[in-house]
Amino acid sequence: MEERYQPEEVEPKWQAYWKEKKLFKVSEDTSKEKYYLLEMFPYPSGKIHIGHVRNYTIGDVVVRYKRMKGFNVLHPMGWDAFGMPAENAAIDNNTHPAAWTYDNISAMRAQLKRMGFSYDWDREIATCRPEYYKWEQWLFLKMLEKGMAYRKESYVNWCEKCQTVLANEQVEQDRCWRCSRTVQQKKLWQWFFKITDYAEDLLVHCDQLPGWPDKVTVMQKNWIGRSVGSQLTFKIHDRDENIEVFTTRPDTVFGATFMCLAPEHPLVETLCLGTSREEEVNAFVQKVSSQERSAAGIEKYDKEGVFTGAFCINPATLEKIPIYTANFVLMEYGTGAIMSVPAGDQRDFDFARKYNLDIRVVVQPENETLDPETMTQAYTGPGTMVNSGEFNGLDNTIAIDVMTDWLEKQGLGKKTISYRLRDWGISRQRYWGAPIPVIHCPDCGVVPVPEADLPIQLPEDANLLEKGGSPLPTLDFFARTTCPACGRKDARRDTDTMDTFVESSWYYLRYCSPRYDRGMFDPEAVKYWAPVDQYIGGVEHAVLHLLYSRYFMRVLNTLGMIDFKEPFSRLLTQGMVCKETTTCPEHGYLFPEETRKIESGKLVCVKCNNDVEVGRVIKMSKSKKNVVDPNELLEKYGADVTRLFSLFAAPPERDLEWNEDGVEGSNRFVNRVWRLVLDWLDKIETGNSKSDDNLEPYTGAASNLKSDPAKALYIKANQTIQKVTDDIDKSFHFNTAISAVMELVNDLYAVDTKTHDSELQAVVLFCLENILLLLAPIIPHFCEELFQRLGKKGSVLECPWPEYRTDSLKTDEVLVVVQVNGKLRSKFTIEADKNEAVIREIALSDEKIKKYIENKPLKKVIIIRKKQTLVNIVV
RNA sequence: GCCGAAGUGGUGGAAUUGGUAGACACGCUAGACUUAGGAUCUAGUACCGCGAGGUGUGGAGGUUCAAGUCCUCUCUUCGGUACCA
Repeated sequence: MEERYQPEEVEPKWQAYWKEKKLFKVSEDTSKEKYYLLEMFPYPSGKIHIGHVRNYTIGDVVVRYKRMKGFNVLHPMGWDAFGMPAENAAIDNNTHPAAWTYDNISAMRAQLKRMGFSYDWDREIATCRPEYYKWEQWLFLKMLEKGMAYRKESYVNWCEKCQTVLANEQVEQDRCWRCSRTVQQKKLWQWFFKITDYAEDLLVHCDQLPGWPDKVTVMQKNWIGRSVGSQLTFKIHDRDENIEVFTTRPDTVFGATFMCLAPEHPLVETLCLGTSREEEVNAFVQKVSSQERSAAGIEKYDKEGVFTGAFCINPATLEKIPIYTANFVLMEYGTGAIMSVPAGDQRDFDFARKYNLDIRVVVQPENETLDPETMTQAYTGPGTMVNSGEFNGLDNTIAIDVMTDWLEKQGLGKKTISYRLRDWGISRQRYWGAPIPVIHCPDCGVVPVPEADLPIQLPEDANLLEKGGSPLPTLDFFARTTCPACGRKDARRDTDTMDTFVESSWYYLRYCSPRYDRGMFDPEAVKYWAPVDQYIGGVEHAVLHLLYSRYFMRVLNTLGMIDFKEPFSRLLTQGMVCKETTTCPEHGYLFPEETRKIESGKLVCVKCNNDVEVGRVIKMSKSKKNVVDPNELLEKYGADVTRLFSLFAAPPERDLEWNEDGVEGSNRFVNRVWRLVLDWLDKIETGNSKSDDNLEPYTGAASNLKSDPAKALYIKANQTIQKVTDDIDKSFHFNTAISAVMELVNDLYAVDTKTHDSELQAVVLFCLENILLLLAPIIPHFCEELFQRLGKKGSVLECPWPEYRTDSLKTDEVLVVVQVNGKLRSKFTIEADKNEAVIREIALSDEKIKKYIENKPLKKVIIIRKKQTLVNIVV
């Protein structure tokens, strides 16, 4: 008998067995309840890291558990294979993005297989394959036809390093989400998806996603950013034109003493055209356009503006007020124009003070009197209307509606809802992506590629440009084409590719019928499997992938292709796996171990001896150079111990600072179970496989591990089954599930293996079998092996999940905890059926308790008999 | 600034509805078995105190027979977001 668990022999053996028996291959089966579990598919960056291991282990445990519970479980895996790192790597290593990507996929697939994850590999997809993106192009054309996709020229986020446009969701704190470079605004013609059409629907349904963490729905709600207000019309003085403003405070309209336009506002140029102000205004607009509109930039630049020379009419006071253009007004939000109420808005107040503009108080707070001359800041709170004509005296919160109605009657206002969410810009000036299937014809304009011509294949014989830009516009054989509408020979293809988030917005539907060639997916397969019952991934996609996916399902729903709107019924956002990283100003992110050198008490970079920033604990990421490769763990301990350890470290939603100190403990536990089972296997008179039947007499029996180990163990086993089932099913708290099994194992170690008590042997066997069943989802190879050695036929994964007996969860003896004035003073055990009077009597006559209550009047005795039995004596 | 989450031993973390704080591990200490062990087993391990006992869940109050858990205020850390009118 081997002393230790040998993963290098056992794990490949069972992986081969699962493969041979096709245990993870699934198909639609209406006789069974379906369960679709999905982890966010990886980008094939080269190697899996510990974060992937944690993510996929969580999913795999649930999948294996659900299978044992009798569900027909879909658990696919694939590759989010388009994207920039492939291009960068190709330039660096003088290879092709496709070659690099497919090599990485092979390497990562092998690693995932080695982890023993239960994927149906027959459903594997890679988004860079034409069979996949053909349908994405098809959908693009459908959306174009329905007006859901459109092209416009606008200011967009441009990353100079990545040489491409980015969606708003892909800009983090004004930096590129990939390379962290500060983005610029650039005016370009771009394709957009009209996600704003669904702003309200996406928002409303945030509250109807009970299976999602609040954190994520709150982030989505904030991102969508609905604000209710009014759109008011200000007539321009001496012109037959109007300016529309959006405000959430129509009650303050009497206080609007000037107007501010965004520098990009079309009226800015025309208002001052040919006037003496023209030069100054243009200079200002020029200046602002070169300012960074970043958080840092905003700190740097004061609020400033220039007078356009024009005036407009305040619709409430009918006064002429000056029109300014100011750097703090955003063209993209609302209408790009604001009515400035300095008394009620801090920015307007600062601006008014700076340029000596009128301040008029229109909302007076209850306990003070604001004076425009002396006030030092704007007042934004509630109050009573003043200086507002017929509305004086009204509560301002009431005035909001009243005044909106009043303006509306004059045709000068209407209630509006503004959203922060903007349309999704999907054009990317990159090579490694799905080509946008349209043709630009000098005569016909934008012409969609005919469906029969799909897919528009990305040409593989392309050399990437040194500076990182896309080679597609330079490839004549690709870019030059014939207009499908008029036949003109010098039409050009659109040489932009789609944002890679487009691929990931619908891949989970493709898994339902991955080889289907008559559409994006087989409607029948999707009807059976979708939506995803449980989705697992990082919270970093809260307003990226998770929002885009919800949008895409609404598009498909509108197109009549699916009958649901929400892609993921339940969502688990697993915590990030973090690791310290050190930053050297010269050498960038450095892996801590290599860089740590302490010289005269200071941390210095090994390469340059410069002081380095003390390590920050941040998410593992290849670009931050703080990833831990799981291969070392796999080599030393095998897949099962690695799986066990990653689950035992913390509950899944919690962030985790990676630390391998505990892995020995997991290894120890696995080997403890190994020895336990094999030791007993030698001793127990086998043939006793119907152990369950022999255990009937134990139900509800009194028990104590020392006096009656058989009964005590039987109850403990039932409690363990209940605990593990609840932990996996209800909360995904695998760490406590594992600790429950550890407790049972510890109890079993207290039983003398030399016993000849056949009842006890039967209970031990019952415990051992159940331990293997309970651990099977977590450490599957290990459990298969021991299950087989116990003489069982077939796979442990095909066994039903153990059930516990509700009548065998409680012992007949209970522990009574005695408190005096709320402080624990004594404990004793008693038969569970004793009544309260008896318990009270024993508690009060307890020697230790007597000491505390002597000579003091007894006020109250409280007896609680719930999970615990507790007596609290109040004196 | 606004929104959200989290603060528990030396460490990771336990603790349905308020009811024995620290399960289960890591680490550490001692012992056993070993030629040896980084194998295994046994015992101990929140803090202060020789002890009886006292103190303890970021801090300060409060409700309660009883608070890690509920309420008020506050501090810290992390995440999201931000001239959003």
